[in-house]
Amino acid sequence: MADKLSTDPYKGVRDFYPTDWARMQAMFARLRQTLALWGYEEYNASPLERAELYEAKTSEEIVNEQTYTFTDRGDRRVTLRPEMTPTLARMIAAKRRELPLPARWFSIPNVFRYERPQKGRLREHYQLNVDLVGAPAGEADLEIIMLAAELLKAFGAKESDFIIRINSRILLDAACAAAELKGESVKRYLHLLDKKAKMTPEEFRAAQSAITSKDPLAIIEDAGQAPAVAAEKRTLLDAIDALKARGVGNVIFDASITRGFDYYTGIVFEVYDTNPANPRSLFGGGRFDKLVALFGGDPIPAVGFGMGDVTLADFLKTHQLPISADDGAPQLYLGTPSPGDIPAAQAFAATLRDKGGRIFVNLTEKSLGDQIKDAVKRGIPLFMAYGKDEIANNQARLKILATGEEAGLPLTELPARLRAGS
RNA sequence: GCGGCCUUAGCUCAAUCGGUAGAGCUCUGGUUUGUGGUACCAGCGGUUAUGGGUUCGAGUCCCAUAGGUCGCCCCA
Repeated sequence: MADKLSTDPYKGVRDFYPTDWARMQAMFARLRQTLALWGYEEYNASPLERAELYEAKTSEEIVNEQTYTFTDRGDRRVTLRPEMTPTLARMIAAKRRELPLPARWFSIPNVFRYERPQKGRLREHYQLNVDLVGAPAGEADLEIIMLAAELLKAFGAKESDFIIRINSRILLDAACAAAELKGESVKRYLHLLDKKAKMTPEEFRAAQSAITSKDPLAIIEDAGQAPAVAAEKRTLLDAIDALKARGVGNVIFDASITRGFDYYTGIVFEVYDTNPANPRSLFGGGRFDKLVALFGGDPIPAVGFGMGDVTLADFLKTHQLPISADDGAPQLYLGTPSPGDIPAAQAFAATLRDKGGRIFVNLTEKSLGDQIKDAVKRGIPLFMAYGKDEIANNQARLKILATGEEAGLPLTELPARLRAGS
């Protein structure tokens, strides 16, 4: 006899029992609801992708060390998607001639990364991806950032609960150029900026001087001397003013926001939790105008963001924002006084289901008392016994378990009562 | 990939210096066989994560492995 099989899920991934999944779906439902109001359509794709999709344009670390990549039986190299954006770019590129652009698309895919699990990061998580494809920088950027803020507000978050930090890759590039940084040095400098928040000012200055004798951040700060930098900075500050004018007040310019992926080409932003106990990045995104062109043809500009389910759930919990939605759980527990009543109860349940009632029918030989206990444990709000007496008299007792209150009513009235939610 | 801490019943946790593995909750049954929740009673439930080592004796000390968790690296 072999060892017993483990009931643990695979390292770094989660099981979703019905109550867990109901909570996830409730959270997703709120996102979908808001996105639908903004005219965004949901798409999806397989988690399996050709490995080469990620070898061109993400960051090397992710491709080489943090993906699940294997060779299939047909010698194809396959990767479990570590992010959705390349898939989106591929899908857009494939139908570029027929899709009506701009396209407002979103998806809530599970994505995979092979790395050590830790706080807020697992090997599989669900990530809302929202993208506006086919519109250039400007209004599209503003819409995406407004929508990002709106999604959090839809859960009841206030502007004081989070802050949106905005930067621009063009601005950074201009500043690096003004500081006479080129090629690899630019990459190294952007990487350093990304870590700035975790360093002391002294550490940062020391690391910066190892890359450049000039100070790109100072050039951005005092943009007068570099016209290209000044123009980009003006554009970004105008965007921030526009967002404020449209009701997004918690947005600031932050020259140290870079985002990890190489494919960003314009505005980049990151949303931070303002809770002092948990001041971390919640999610972010930016503009990627050259990604779709990797599949051939003219570039199609795009902007979007990704939001992980774990960090979102943490945010909601931190700020005590409830997730509530109809989880589709049964409304009525149909009890059977004796096992012989089950066939008739099933038939009766079928008539209630036709009217939209969510009915749970007892299948056990337990006493009615135990069936009521069972209903309470399952969280089903209503209980009704259905047996010979009820059928003979066309009369049932509908019990509200929370209060113990009972109401007698003819069986034929039940569908109406269920619809009324009482 | 590197480091800290952790792993005892289904769950949350006890177990003194290394000396007989326990409790609460859950679950099952009963008091209570056509109507629950409270209360009381009883029961089920363990190779102390796994594999080695030290010891007369290991849940306890040591090593390794796995998993969890937190940080680093990196980042969605």
